[in-house]
Parts: sequence; C-alpha cells; structure tokens
Amino acid sequence: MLARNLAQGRSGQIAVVVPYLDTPYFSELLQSVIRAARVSGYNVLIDQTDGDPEHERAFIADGSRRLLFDGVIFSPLGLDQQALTNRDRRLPLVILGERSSDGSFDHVGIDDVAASRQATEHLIDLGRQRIAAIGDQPYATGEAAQRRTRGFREAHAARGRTPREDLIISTPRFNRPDGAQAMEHLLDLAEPPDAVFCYSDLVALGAIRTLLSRGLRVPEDVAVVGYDDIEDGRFSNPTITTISPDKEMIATTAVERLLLRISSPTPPAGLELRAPHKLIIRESTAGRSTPG
Amino acid sequence: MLARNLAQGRSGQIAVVVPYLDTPYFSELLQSVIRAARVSGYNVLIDQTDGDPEHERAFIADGSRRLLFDGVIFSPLGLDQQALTNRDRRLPLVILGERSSDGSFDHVGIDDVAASRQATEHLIDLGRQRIAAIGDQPYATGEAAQRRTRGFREAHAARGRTPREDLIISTPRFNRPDGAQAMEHLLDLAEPPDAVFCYSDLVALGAIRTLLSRGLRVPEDVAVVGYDDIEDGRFSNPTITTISPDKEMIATTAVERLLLRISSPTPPAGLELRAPHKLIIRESTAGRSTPG
DNA sequence: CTGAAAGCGCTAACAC
DNA sequence: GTGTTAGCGCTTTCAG
Repeated sequence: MLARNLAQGRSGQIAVVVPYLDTPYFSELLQSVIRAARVSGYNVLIDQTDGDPEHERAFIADGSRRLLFDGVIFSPLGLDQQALTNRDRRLPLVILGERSSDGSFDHVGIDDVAASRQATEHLIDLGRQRIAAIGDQPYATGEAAQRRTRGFREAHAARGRTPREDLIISTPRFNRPDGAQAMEHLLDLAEPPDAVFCYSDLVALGAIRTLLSRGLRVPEDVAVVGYDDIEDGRFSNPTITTISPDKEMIATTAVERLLLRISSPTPPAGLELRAPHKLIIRESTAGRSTPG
Repeated sequence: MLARNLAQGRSGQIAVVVPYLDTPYFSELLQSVIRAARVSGYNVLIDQTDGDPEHERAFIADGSRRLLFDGVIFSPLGLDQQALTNRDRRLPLVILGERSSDGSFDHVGIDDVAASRQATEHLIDLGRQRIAAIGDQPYATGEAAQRRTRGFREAHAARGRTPREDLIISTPRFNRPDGAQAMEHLLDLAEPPDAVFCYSDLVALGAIRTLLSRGLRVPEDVAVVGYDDIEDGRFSNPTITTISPDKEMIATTAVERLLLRISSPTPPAGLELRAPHKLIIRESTAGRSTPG
C-alpha cells in the first residue's frame, strides 16, 4: 500500500488542515468534505494546526511531505498573505474562507461582507439602537474578521446610521469563553448595547450565557445574531438567529476543485468560488413565537 | 518522506479512528490526543467511520494499510466482539471506551457503570420520584449504552427503589435530535418523569430544548443530568450537571500505551486502563444559585 | 498473454 | 569517517 504510493507517485489521500477540530463549524464542514472525497475514492487525512503559523506554513511550504497526500484543503488562521505566496507551487491547494488569492490556488467561501451586512441590517430593522459587534481582529491575520466588521459598518451606512466604535469588540478567537467575556465587558459600559452581532455562533452562545446569567432577556433586552449555523444554535435556549453558509456546497466545491487540480497536468487558473448563504431567523432575535 | 517510511518500516504516524467528528466529546478528546502524540514526535491521522461496521472492520483487519500508520487508537461503534478478535494482531491497537478485551489490545475509559450509578443516585437524592433514562441501546453493538443502563438500575437498587421500565428510552445515537425526540415521547406519557439521566450531554441538550419549549422549567419541573462534560454544557442555559471523564488522562494514557506497543518487540499484555471521572453539579439539577 | 527486471526515493549496512 | 550498494513492496515496462 505504502509501496504502491511510492511507485505510483500518488497516495489517494487528501489532507484537510484546520486550526481547531473542536470548533463545530469545522467539524461539521469536515464531515461533508470526508464524504465528498470518499465518493471519489479519496481518503481524507485531517490535521489540526492550533492556529500555529509555523505549523501552517510547514504544511504548504515543505515539499517533502508531498506524496503523503495528493493535495490540501486548507483553512489558515495565523498565516499572512506572504506565507501563502511562498508556498510549494506543485502542491494542489484549495483555501477555505475568504482570502485574497494570488491565482495559484482556488479559494472557496461565502461573501462575508454581504452576510455580515445582512445580519446587521436585520438588527437595525428590528429597531435596535445600540448595536455591538463581537469578534473583530484588527491585525494582519484577522482578514476574515475584518470582512465581517466591514459588513457591519456597511449596514449602518446603508441605513443612515453611524456605528458606535466603542461597541466593536475584539476577541482573540471565536469561541464561547471569548463571547462570554466580551459580553461582560459590554454590559459594564455606561450605555450597554440592545443588540449584538457575533462573528460566530460560539461567540453568540457565550454572549447569551452572560446575558442570561446577568438576568437579562434575549431578545427582549438584547437581541443576538450569530454566524455559521452550527447545530448548537438550533438546540440552544434561545435558539440562535444566524448566518447559514451552505457548508455542503463549500465542501463539495472544495473537493471537486482540488481533485481537478490534482488530475490536471497544467494547473488551472485560481478561482474565487463563492458559496451561497442565508440569514436564518430564530428566537434570539424574533423571540419565542412571534417572528418579525 | 514517503520513501523514508518505506525504508524504515515505520511512518511516525498514528491513526485515531472515531465514529463522528462532529460529536464534541470526540473532538475534544482528539485535541488532547493530537497534542500528546505530538510531544512524542508522532503525527496524528484522523479517520471518521460514520459508525459503519464495514469501514471499522477494514481499519483493523486489513493489514495492507499497515505502514501508513504505526498504530491505531480506535473508538468503535458498530463493531461486535468478534470483529475485534479477528483483527490483524500485528497492528498495535488501543481501544477507547469500555469494551471487553481479549488481551491483545489495551483499552482505556472510565467506569461507566459506576459513573452512571452516581449520576442516577444524585437524581434520587434530590428527591425525584420518576427518573427516566435516555440512550439505552439493547442490542449487540450497544455495549457502552448498556453499561450506563446497568448503573442506572444499580442506583435504584442501592436506594431501595425500582426503576420504571417505561421510562428507559432507547435512541439510535447519542445526539441532540435523539434527545429532543425521546423527551417528546416522555412528556406524552400519562405520568411524565421529574428527572432524566441522559447518556450524553448532547442528548441532555436536546432534552432540555424540548422541555423548555414545552414551557417546563429545568430543574424545577424536570432535573437533567448529562454525560461527557463537553464545553456546550458549561455555556448552555441552564448549564448541565454531568459526568466528567478525565479526557486529558484518557488521551495521554491511550497515546502512551500505543507508543509502548509500537516500540515493544514483544507485545505487552492487554490492559484495562480506567481513567477517573467525577460528577459536576450545575444548574440543570441544582438550579440557578442554590446548590444542593 | 504471462513472467522477469528496473526503479519509485530513501536508509541501512557494509566495505573502503 | 566517507562512499557505495542492496533493498523496503509494489507497479510498470519490456522481453519472452
């Protein structure tokens, strides 16, 4: 088997590299990737980077690992633009999430700016006055977060409003503890928000936990919208209004493009593939049984 | 790199095989396994079986895949005792979760019977009268579930009570929808339960969702205890009382034993390693701020 | 159509 | 200590 790979010059395996496995968004996405790859006879090999830039770089820069897998689907976290360019060009690569591409790889994700804008407009249209955003990352590796912040601002502009800068909170990651802590901070403000746009459902879950344990009601006192549409948000109390990316399509598209790259003698042009998303309204903005 | 493996007869990789990646219990455990393996210079290769017995069998029976990885940490779901015995004995193997071993592999987990008994006794000691159990699996591959049911019965016996058979509900898996559905069923009974022992936190989350959307209060009307201590249960509303297995120890022990097996010229005796667990009391049985 | 030989890229053991 | 060769287990090619 191993010898066969050596002889054939291919392994029949593709690697999927994600920052964290315990993030539901990734594990749900992985499911779909594994299934999509399996129908094409490919096995999937998963690697977790912990968001470590060194580890991430090694994966795409080090040509020696080639042959262990025929291609990589990669969701980078701590990698800047340059590291992506200084990669081993021979390794077929598809990037997940929004990234500017240099044309040597494909890249699939939803339109984060538009989605974030839509989420924020929903909050504005609910009549909320002081809308917070949790999850900004104003530094080089926070490209994805910054796109959401841009959407947040655009929504305000589109409705003739000005976002309150002190209500845009940065967090190191997009997880529950981050969300809970950011919400604590927001509630300690002189004028706390009456709505929050969270950059992930995990952040929203953490924020809601803080709100409820402080005795506030969701959505009556504070409306919350999340991002990712993970299963947790469909069973939480309250359920979470969220941006739902079409994970199935992201996964199948990524696999499809990667296999095409693998089998293609001459590398195809790098594409920006955009999967659809939708806003799903649930209790955290609509309340128990009175949507709208 | 690939050639090196061929020449050396080892790959420096271990495989971890789990049924579902999107089950938080597994993804949290995987994190620890990956880290433990990494400090020993091993890379981790993850595979998801979807609980498919065929796929599971192939992994341990098919010697041809040997050399792709030096050993396997395996959490079987649809595999019966026989399949585990008819395996390729040359492949170093460690099984996760409770399983009777034939001595050719190690096997690490917590004491499910004792833990389940403890969880149930907690409910009894709260003064609950009609205690349900959600998650039994009364068939060949449901060994783990059955141990929890045994603990449930033992707790009743220890307190001089008789479990109500109609309150022991079977579910195909241990996830949120299963829990939600089982709870619907229980609430439609003439005499619904006033407490529930769920065989996973996911089941508990689903059950709580059903309770709350039916207008019942947790824990006032129905107390709920879960199993696994996943992060969700620490941020849900209410937070979940649960059996907390020492995942870190399970992971490090599994890796340690596997590496020992890999490096050992003569296979060590198969051990039954038991990791500690504890009952963590939270809001779903203790209420908001009045523990006990 | 079946069978032997060369070689995938690297390591280990050996000789120089 | 450095240089060379056999060979890991399979595939592929070429000759029989």
